[in-house]
Amino acid sequence: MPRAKNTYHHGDLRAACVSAARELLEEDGGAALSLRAVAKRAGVSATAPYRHFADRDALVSAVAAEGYRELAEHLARAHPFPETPDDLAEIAIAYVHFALEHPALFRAMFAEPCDPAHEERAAATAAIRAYVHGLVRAVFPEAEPEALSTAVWSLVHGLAFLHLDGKLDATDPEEISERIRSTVRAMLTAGAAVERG
Amino acid sequence: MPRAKNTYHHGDLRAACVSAARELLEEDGGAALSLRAVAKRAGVSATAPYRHFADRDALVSAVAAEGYRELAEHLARAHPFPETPDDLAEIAIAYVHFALEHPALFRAMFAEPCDPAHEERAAATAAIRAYVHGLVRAVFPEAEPEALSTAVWSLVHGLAFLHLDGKLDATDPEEISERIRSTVRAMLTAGAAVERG
DNA sequence: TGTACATCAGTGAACGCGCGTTCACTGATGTAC
DNA sequence: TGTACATCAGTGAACGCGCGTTCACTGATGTAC
Repeated sequence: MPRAKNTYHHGDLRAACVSAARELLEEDGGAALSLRAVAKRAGVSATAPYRHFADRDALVSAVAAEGYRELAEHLARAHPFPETPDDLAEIAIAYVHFALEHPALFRAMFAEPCDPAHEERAAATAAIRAYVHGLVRAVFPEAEPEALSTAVWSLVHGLAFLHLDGKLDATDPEEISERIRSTVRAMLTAGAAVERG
Repeated sequence: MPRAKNTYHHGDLRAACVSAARELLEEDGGAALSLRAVAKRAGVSATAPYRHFADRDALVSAVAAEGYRELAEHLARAHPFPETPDDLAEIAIAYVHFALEHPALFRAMFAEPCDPAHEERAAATAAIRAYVHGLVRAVFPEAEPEALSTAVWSLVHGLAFLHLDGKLDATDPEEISERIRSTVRAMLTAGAAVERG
């Protein structure tokens, strides 16, 4: 059971560190995570986190893992049973908006060099992969799911980062949504056009 | 005209800084650029670069701009006159391989928060955009080029980053090439399938 | 129930590091006369 | 052609910063008897 807050022993410093890290990432979209800042935010000495994380990387991986779980929930919430390309576009919009609303977290999830052996993190990314797979199967039942999953994830991920990094204008959310819809539409139309010859 | 190397005045320290930065990025794929390291590599005091760059950001932008130019050349070399989706796939392969061969440069080009007002950099990214536009027009003459350019760039960019960040296996270059070909194919086939209903 | 003790999760000082940036400076260069 | 001088591009010391990590430590907790 959780203990009182003012004790010498924190109770659940591990979780407190992760959520302190999340707060810091939300507050400063451009900052890198530092163990010291996290400890400070958690109200604890600079070295206390070492009782719970082997090193900085371990903390970042834990935060990233939580980010993946949140992303998965966010996507599922956008459309519970996607069946059409339009449904897929809505999920793409959710993906990009997640990136733009949590830029520092999103960067930590993807751009931070990380320990691929970190179990929690690996499990969380595997879940994302499986989610995309299922999505593709539902929307394109005839397609080769492996290749098309990669295609869909790449398209959406590319959209996210090009907006995040200022290569596509990310000022107006509604404009972004519309751009994503027309992007998905354009891609599929192009495929159809190729088939016609 | 270029001066001798051992003079007090360097001759072209600006260019030397940019290429020192490039060297550092090539050597350590995971390191962030620092002005001090660049100065050291250029064989000059830590503060000398301030004669040529307002601050760290300005240096990074200059390096990024050079990166964009190199990327553009690299793509053009991959296929001078692309006309078919297969040609496009070859250019996609070139894009991803460029990212994987120059990971730190690629990150500096895209992931570094940057000054959008930096002229040289803005011009270089505009050139990339125009290149993709022309490419799309050549391969899909009937398509709406704006939306399809975004789609193509996003797809390719997503592939690059997912490989770079370890979400797609980037061990074997040949395997990567094949994955990209089948990804492009899968995307277009899916579009055709949707059209058939 | 009370006490001795092992374990655990904190503390705080200290390490050495590289960073961006400022400042007053000086040596080299080029130009006007 | 020779000299005085302004300009320019370097130097090197110094600033204050936050960082990851180590270490010996101590206060709190829980357990065995």
